[in-house]
Amino acid sequence: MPDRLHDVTERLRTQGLRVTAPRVAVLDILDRMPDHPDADAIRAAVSRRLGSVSTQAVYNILHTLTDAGLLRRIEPAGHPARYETRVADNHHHLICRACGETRDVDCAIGHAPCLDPSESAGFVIDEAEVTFWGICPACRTTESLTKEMP
Amino acid sequence: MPDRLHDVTERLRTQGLRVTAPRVAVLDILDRMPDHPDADAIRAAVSRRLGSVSTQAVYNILHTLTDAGLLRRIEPAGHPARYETRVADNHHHLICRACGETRDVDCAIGHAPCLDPSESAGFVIDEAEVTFWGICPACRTTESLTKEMP
DNA sequence: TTCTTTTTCTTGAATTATTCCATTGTGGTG
DNA sequence: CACCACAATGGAATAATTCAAGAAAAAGAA
Repeated sequence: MPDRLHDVTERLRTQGLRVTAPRVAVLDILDRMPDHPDADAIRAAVSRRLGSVSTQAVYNILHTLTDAGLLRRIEPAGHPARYETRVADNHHHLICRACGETRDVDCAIGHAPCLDPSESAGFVIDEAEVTFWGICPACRTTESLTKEMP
Repeated sequence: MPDRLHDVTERLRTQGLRVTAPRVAVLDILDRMPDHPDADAIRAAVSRRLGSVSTQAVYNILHTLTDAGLLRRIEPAGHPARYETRVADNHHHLICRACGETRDVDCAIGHAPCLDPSESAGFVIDEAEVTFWGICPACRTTESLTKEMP
């Protein structure tokens, strides 16, 4: 068993969670996918590795691991929920309006939680979520090519 | 016809849009609803005013007006899309995790577009969307009451 | 005003992402 | 190695939104 699977197993145990094949697969796959996949892409990858998984199991796992703090869920406007294992800091995201590509962006204003406004209008604020919207290099090229072709 | 309906009509005309009863109702209702209602709440309010509207018409209108820049759509994680008529500036939002109440927050870092990072990782960024998550005063009270009652 | 064209609204079905529920299966403990 | 709480499966349900085709209404012309 590769080292990284030991590590994944440890992370599950530390949170008091049972170690099951689908859970290990989800965590390990997410560690190794830099592109913030959604539930369906995760299900496909887990399915490839284990032979099969039910969609429901994937949703359960994503929920459980997110609640346990092992995963972070992001829900960009117009896209299904995406997941990542980078949970230690409150970093932000940069998303392409054209293709949906999502990149991590380090905290804009120094230290996490970013923009720390502890109170406003009587609210007790615990997170400042920042999403940068734009066009990625690849889509920018495609766009300009398309424009020039009548 | 009240002044505010003239104004709403003008805004539609300026964007080259036809003036229809459902469109006028949507815009006027949103001008007067401070709480960022979702499509269903808007449909209910329009329906009350006009007797009835189809759900589809409401979705079409919200889409058209958003595309025309007369409305702004926000899509907070875990909630249906919400709409507002404040479109002149890039302000942000403060959302209660418990009840979903949504308040406008003026730009955190001075001038719009907030946090203006014009480029990052080759992306051309056009918007920085900031969402502050927390607990509103009302829900905070409820929570502490609930805790103290075994 | 009335006619015509184009756009919008209505109705009803389809899709997408996600959740609920009941049953079967399995990891961890004694 | 047997038990049992928890996890996975399969199938149906739900919520928000979109698609598609025909009926109605707005804007401009006659």
